[in-house]
Amino acid sequence: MKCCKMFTKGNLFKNYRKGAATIARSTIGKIRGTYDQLSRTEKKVAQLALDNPAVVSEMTIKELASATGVSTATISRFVKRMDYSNYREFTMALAHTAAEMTPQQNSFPELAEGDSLATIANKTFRFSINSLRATNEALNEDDLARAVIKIINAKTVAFFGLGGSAVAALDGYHKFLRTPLNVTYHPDYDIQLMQAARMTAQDCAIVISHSGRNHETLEIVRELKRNGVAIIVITSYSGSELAQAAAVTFLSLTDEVKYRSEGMYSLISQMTILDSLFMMTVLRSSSRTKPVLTRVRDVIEQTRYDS
Amino acid sequence: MKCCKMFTKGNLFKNYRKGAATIARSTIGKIRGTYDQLSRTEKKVAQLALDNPAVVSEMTIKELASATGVSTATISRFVKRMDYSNYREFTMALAHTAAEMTPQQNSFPELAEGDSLATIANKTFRFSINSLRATNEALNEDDLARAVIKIINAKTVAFFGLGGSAVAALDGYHKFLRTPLNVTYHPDYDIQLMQAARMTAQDCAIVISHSGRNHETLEIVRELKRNGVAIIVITSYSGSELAQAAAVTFLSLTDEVKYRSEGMYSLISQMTILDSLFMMTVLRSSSRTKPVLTRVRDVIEQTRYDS
DNA sequence: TGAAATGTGAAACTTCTTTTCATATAATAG
DNA sequence: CTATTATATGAAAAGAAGTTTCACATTTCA
Repeated sequence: MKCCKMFTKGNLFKNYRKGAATIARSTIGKIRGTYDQLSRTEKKVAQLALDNPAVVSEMTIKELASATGVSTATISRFVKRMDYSNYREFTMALAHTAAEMTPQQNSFPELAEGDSLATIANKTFRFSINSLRATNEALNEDDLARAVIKIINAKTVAFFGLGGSAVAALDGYHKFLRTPLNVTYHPDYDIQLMQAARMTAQDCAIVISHSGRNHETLEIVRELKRNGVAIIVITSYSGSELAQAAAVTFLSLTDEVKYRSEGMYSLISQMTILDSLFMMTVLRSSSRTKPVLTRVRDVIEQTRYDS
Repeated sequence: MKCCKMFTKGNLFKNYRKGAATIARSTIGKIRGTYDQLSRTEKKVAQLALDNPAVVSEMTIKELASATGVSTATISRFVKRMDYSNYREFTMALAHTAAEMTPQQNSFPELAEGDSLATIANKTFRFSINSLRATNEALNEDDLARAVIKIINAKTVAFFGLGGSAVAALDGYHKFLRTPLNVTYHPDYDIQLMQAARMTAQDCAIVISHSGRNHETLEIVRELKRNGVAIIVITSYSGSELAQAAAVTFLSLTDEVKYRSEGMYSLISQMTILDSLFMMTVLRSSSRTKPVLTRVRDVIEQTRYDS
């Protein structure tokens, strides 16, 4: 059979495609980002990979299958869903990120009743740091690029966020006020809804919602959708209706969900995503107009947060 | 033949032995060390692996065979001579050392004009994480204890913050709304000032200000002081008048100040300080009233950030 | 130069991975 | 509540990848 030669060629193309799509996104981030869209059995696989990436990276597909109690077929499908072209590529990538993580302390300590105050504070900070790290790993350049383009070209950029996410939305509004862009935000739901109704396909909406299931937020998104507005979503659940409606979705992630509401940690992740978008917007939009490190600096200087 | 099972076992032994014998020797080092003992064809393989470890690590044995012009059999023998139990283990190890050799960006990078979007995002997250770390290190248990006592015993806890710090104040208000405490916050300066005027020595004020030099904020603090209110300050400058006026001061720190305003990074540090205070308040106040892990959990459940 | 040792690739063989297919399960419509 | 459709899953077939055997070529050394 002469399929062997052909096959080599196929592989090369594969790699090429992959290179373009998922730059700088860690395997673990990818898994976390897709976790809630996975089926029950696939979650078992994902869990093991998240818990012991180094070990899993050395397993054959059979070993992983029997370790998780699922079939090899499921695993093969799983890695493809994760956007790897085959199992080997997956373990390879896993080994990579495992190696990078090793030196760090990734453990998520539970807060306990008897903890001293200093311990409580330390754990709180550690949670936050880990959330940021997880969120960072799940970002992918493609999404960032698409988001920045939409933001820069928008006639108006509006922020939407209710409840806990109102804080993030307000922060985003505050940040982007320092750019030349037209930005808007109002904490009141009714006004947010009216604002949504006024927007058009030339505008861009940044919608923040932890759960992605809040009724009011969804109402706003439907209105935006009806008007053809470009929607950028920041949420914690990639499977939510909200995430589905978005042109671009960014995930704020937390390793640990059990003890307390993750919403609190996701808040700072959301804000840091906004911060990234802000920095990218500033650096990109100004570099198109003038040959301008100085100009950029000026803009950033104005950025001075005061109070 | 029933050797398959045995083989798996064989692998385990191999690893064991290998681990003992050749600890911490990089794949590339191994190849170099054996290079001149290799046959002519094997050298071709070795050469390619040395020159492009990263590329070779992603090849299948067939691809490597055709790339070097030798048979797969030879390569299989080659990796065994290198003391790996199979080709897969070899490529894995090669990938590892290739990754290690790649220059790691550990430091505190400046954002630069030419940075890719992914780089900008990574740096932004790194900054944030470093800020949190620095802030955490600067906390001290004494201050935490005094702050928590004041908060728990206060008749009313009011949050004050203007400009960028309004976001943090709002966040704090949001969080503490989930406790049984009496909390208040309003974004408007005049109302904050009036609120300050209404407070007494039985109350506690949490004042957030990045610079600690904002006029309006200082006005509020003077008013609070006049009324004998216990003042907890969260700021970035311990020397400011604001910090001096406080009963307890927490510092939000940033490692890096140069390129852009640190205000943005201090924001998430401030919020995480607030988060710590919140957790401590919840854990402490409830543990005094009931023997209550359950109660705590309930409270925290209510804490669900929604939207 | 010839015998032994070593190196090598083709092909057989084993192991690993992917795909197919039949079945089970959940979701949806009537 | 049932019929229908979509989705998920594992067993097993098919397909690749990797290893070993074996026959032949080359080198080494007497």
